[in-house]
Amino acid sequence: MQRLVLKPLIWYGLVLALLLIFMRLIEYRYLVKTFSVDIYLGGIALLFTSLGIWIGYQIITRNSRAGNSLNEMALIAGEESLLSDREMEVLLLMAEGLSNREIGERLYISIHTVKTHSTNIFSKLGVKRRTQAISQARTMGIIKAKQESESLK
Amino acid sequence: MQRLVLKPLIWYGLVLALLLIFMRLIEYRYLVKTFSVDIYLGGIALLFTSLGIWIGYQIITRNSRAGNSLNEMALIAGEESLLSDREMEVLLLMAEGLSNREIGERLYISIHTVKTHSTNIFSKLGVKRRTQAISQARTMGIIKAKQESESLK
DNA sequence: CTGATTTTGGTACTTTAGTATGAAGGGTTT
DNA sequence: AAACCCTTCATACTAAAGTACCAAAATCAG
Repeated sequence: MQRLVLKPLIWYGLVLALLLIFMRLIEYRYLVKTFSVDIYLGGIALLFTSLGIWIGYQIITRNSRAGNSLNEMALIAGEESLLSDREMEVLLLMAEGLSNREIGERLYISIHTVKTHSTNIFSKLGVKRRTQAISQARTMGIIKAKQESESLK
Repeated sequence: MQRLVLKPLIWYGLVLALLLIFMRLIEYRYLVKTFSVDIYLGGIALLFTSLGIWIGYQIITRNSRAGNSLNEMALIAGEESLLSDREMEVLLLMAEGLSNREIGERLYISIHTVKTHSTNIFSKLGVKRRTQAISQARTMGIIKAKQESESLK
């Protein structure tokens, strides 16, 4: 978890504080007098579950533009992700055997962009061809099994 | 184990018979009187170990030209091998990320031959690109882990 | 020996991949 | 605001991959 982000943390704190205030308002003005304790607890559970999901989503896709939604495992594990999000997508589609044109059609980007990503991938992996990139990514554990690629179909 | 081979079996029998005769000769004319029993047993062990190695090698590379030395698992498992020996070698080197030229240099064949093998591989696997061939071979279990490819290095 | 398959090699051609270089907008960090 | 990275797109070029078609020698089962 390098590159600590301050902004999101502030946002998380603010949202948490607002939620707590909201809970207090509900508690004292309406809920305890109107509904049962079960519903009150259920609401708390739901809200905080949603908050947790949202926080988790934010953590994972924190660097949505500058980071990696697909590298969540690496991020959670505390590793610095070598490839960016888009590069990971391109690499996985590469490993499925798609051509640059097909990758572009799949990701709604031009073939030129795919080539740019390819060149960057090769540079980062220290290889010169896409087949080498696939092999290298497998040995490095970037591409593990079939699940990752299946999830994109 | 389709395609029963008669010739090799006859050869195995002949070699076995010759070896037994040879053992008898050694046993009765020289060894027992001249050397200790240990050396005699050691010779037997060595010879039959060599025979076993040779037989194993022959079984594995039985279809060396018309078959698959690298498809031994599939053959032993009773499956009909889809790809030929050479095609398997080319496919594995492909999966390692080698170019056609590099594959040719590794196998001491011309790049034209590599291309011919490639086209045949793609045709047999029902794909159009080498990256697709690698992916397809993985899903089909033709390429399993890293051991197979490592053994070629 | 014959037929089938493998392996090897080639030419000519089209398609795809990859490189070099530039550019522009957006988001993050400091 | 400046520096940095990501993402997108583009052109022009070279290299590699792939296709179609052919051909010949070697191996092997029957």
